[in-house]
Parts: sequence; C-alpha cells; structure tokens
Amino acid sequence: MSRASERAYAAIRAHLLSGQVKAGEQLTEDQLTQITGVSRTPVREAVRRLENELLLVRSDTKRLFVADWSRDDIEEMFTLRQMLECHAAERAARRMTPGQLAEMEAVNRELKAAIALPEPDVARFLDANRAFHDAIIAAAASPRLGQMLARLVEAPVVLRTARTYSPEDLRQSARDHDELIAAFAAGDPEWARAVMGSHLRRAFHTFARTVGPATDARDT
Amino acid sequence: MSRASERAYAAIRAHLLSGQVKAGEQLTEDQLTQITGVSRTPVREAVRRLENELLLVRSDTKRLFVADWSRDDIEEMFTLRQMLECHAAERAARRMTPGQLAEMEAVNRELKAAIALPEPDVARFLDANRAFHDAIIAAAASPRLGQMLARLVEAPVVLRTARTYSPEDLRQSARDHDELIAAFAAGDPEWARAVMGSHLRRAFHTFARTVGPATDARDT
DNA sequence: CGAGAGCGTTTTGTATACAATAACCAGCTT
DNA sequence: AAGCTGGTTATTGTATACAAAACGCTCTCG
Repeated sequence: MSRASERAYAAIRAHLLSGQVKAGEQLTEDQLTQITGVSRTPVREAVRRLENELLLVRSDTKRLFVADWSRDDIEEMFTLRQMLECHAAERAARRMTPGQLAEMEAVNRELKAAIALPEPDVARFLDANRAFHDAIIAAAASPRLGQMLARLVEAPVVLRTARTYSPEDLRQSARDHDELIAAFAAGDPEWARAVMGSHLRRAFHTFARTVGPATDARDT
Repeated sequence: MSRASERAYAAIRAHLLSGQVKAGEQLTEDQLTQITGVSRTPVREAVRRLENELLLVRSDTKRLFVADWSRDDIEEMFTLRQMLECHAAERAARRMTPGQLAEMEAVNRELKAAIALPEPDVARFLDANRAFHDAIIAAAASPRLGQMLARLVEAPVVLRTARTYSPEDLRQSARDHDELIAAFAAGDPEWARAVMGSHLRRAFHTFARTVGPATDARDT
C-alpha cells in the first residue's frame, strides 16, 4: 500500500491497540484524519482494511464503530483459525523446503532467546511467534488460505495487549514449535496437523481463562 | 455500500464476467470510470473489494490486472470452501430452527421446479442453489465464517458462466439438498457435515472435468 | 550492439471542495 | 407526555485537481 494510507492504517491500528478507545465507541473520519495526519482519502482506505479485519464495524447507516468482540466471537475466531491453520500445517509439511525449515529453526531460536531468563521479553516472543506462524503459512503456498488467516490473526492482537503469559505458557509454546519443526523435518502432514491443533487449542484456553466463561456450550 | 461505488462494483464485475476481458489483462482506473460512469473515487473502492475477492490482482508496482485462476487455484478454493462449508453445515445442524428449516425446504422446492423438464432453467437453478447455501450459512450463525465463505464463493462465479450442467448433475444436486434437509431435520451434525462434504467434492469434480487435469497431485 | 540515463507520458495516490444523507433538536400537534 | 415535523448540524460519499510514481521511449556512451 502507498505511504499515506499505510501510515493511516498503522496509526489507527495503534490507536485501537493503545486502549485509549473503548469497544463500541463511534469514530468519525475527521477524528481519524487528525490522529493520522493524512487526508480523508487514505484514511478511508485504511478504514476499509480495518473493517475487513473486523477491528472496525459499520452501523447500518455507515457510521463507524470500534468492534466489540464477545467471548463467543473470540471462540469462533479461534475455531476457524484452528481449522485453517491445521490445514496450513498439513500443506506445509508436504511442501517445506530445506531452506524454509532452516529459516523456521532460526525463528524458533530467536523465540527461545526471547523467553530466556532472567526476564522473558513478551513483545519479542510475540514477534517471533508471529514470524513462525507466518513461515508455516508461506510454506503452505496457498494465497487464499494465507489471506484468510491473516484476517483471523489480526483481530485478537487487539486484546492481547493486556494479557499476561506465564513463563510456563511461553515454554510450552516453544516446545510445540520444536515438535512442529520435527513434523516438518519428517514430512509428516498428520503429525504437523495434530501438533498445530493442540497448540492452538491450548492457546485458546490460555486466552479464555482470563476472559471469562462461555455463554453457550453447544458449539465445537 | 453507497450507490456509486455499488454500481461501480456491479458494473466491473459484470464486465469481468462478460468475457470481454482476458485473464492477465491490465485495467486502468480510467478505463473503469468509463465503463462504470462514476468517478475514480468510487471506482477505487469497488476495485479494492474485487481485489479482496481475488477477481483482480495488483502487480508489485500497483498496476491492476484481471486475476488468472489456474486449475490449482480453483482446486485450492474448492478445498477451502469444503472445509469451511462442512463446518457451517455442522453448526447449522445444531442450531437450525423450524422456521429456517421450512425456509430451506421452500428454497429447495424452487430449485427442483427450476430443473423440471422439459427445459431446465440453469440460471434459476443457480439462484436457488445459492439461496440454499446462504440459508445454511445464516443458520450457522457465524459472521466471520459467513464472510469468508462469501469471498470464496464469489470468485468461481466468474468461471461458471460458460459451464454446462448435465440434467443428471442438477438432479444429483437436488438429491444432496434433500439429504441435507433430512440431516438438519434430524439435528445430526455429523450427517450434515458428511453430506456437505460429498456434495461439494462432487461439485469440484464436475467443475474440474471441463477445465483439465491437475498439474500437481501432491495436495489433498 | 547493448546497457543505462534522461525525459515525456501514463497511471496511481492524495488533498480538498462540494453533494447527499443521516442524526439531532426544538417546537408543534394531539 | 408521546410522537411527529421541519430545519440545522454532523458525517459520509463523490468528483476533481494536483502530486508522485512508474512506464516506455530515445539517445548516448562504452
């Protein structure tokens, strides 16, 4: 994307992440031009993108609001992500090249360094974690799958700012990544899928623990 | 969407569907303003949407081109659609209300009427078919799932215009729908998922038969 | 000949003015 | 008091002019 609209996107996103703005609150394009420092045209493009990522929503009369993710919305999102990312892991296990595998090992070393004592660096962990998952998606070589996952992964980022990860959560995550790498090295799609499934499902429960109980137990 | 950009979207889409334009061909925003009769601003919004639906693609330098769907792309799309729509069928089976079920039965009667002899009306069939699948997605009550499926289903519409359906294809489709309705009436998620899976996979092979052989057999 | 620099043309990106529509509020009617 | 109605303001949508970037061409230099 071009410079101004990219800047607008990043600025609005940062603004949403910063927590200065409440879920359900209305935003106007004028406010956003002030926040971003660019004119309405690129702001509108950025807003379209954020709408697509479901960070912003529109009322029936085109007013713009900060999206409000319920616990059920989040669970739904995790379920979809699991479905798609397991598929991606399976595809990746079939297609991964030695170079890609080496790259993933490097990323995972970085991830482990980030959580090393004495002081785990959560932001650095999250960056490495994201790079790891992106590498899998890249190896899956499925543009539509990648696009969909990108949208799913974007949204919860908003919520994770206030989240606390225990050192054990971080270490378990690193172990999952080790096992995923082993599955890729073995070229075993079923293994990769299974590890990814438990990895994400556990992540959901870790996440959910801090949010509250489900309101509806019917669903998968 | 607003009037002008909606009109632009529909006009560009129709233009792509009409076959007057080849895959891979470049389009400029100016051309599109002429085709649509609106200014560049709403054209650009429509283009963003079509990019998102992967009917248009951008070069690395922001030039706009008609997307070129390879056989592998189409297979990938069907695979994703199957994954998501099976999930939707499963959810729908858990949640369907009597009113929704009656609605689906009505839609399926319309579908059967459309393919009745002497002269099956394929356009009418396609409309009813779409309504049927939309009803399932609605019953699944998962906004993100619905949004993703909408994008997946959009694209192949482009290609199916020239497609020929045998009367037997149409009848088998109607039978699948009958069985889906039975699964929903029974409230059996596994049954619904299984029927949807075979329904879509058969649709893929019907589709693929007219397109040509796969270039890569590694994938699911 | 071929590679690359310079320059006019084409195409996309941004700002801004104006138009259309939705929300708001006051005052009226019943 | 509840609900409509007219006008006023706030907000979004569209057109257009200008800026920036990419393309294609020619000309030059090695």
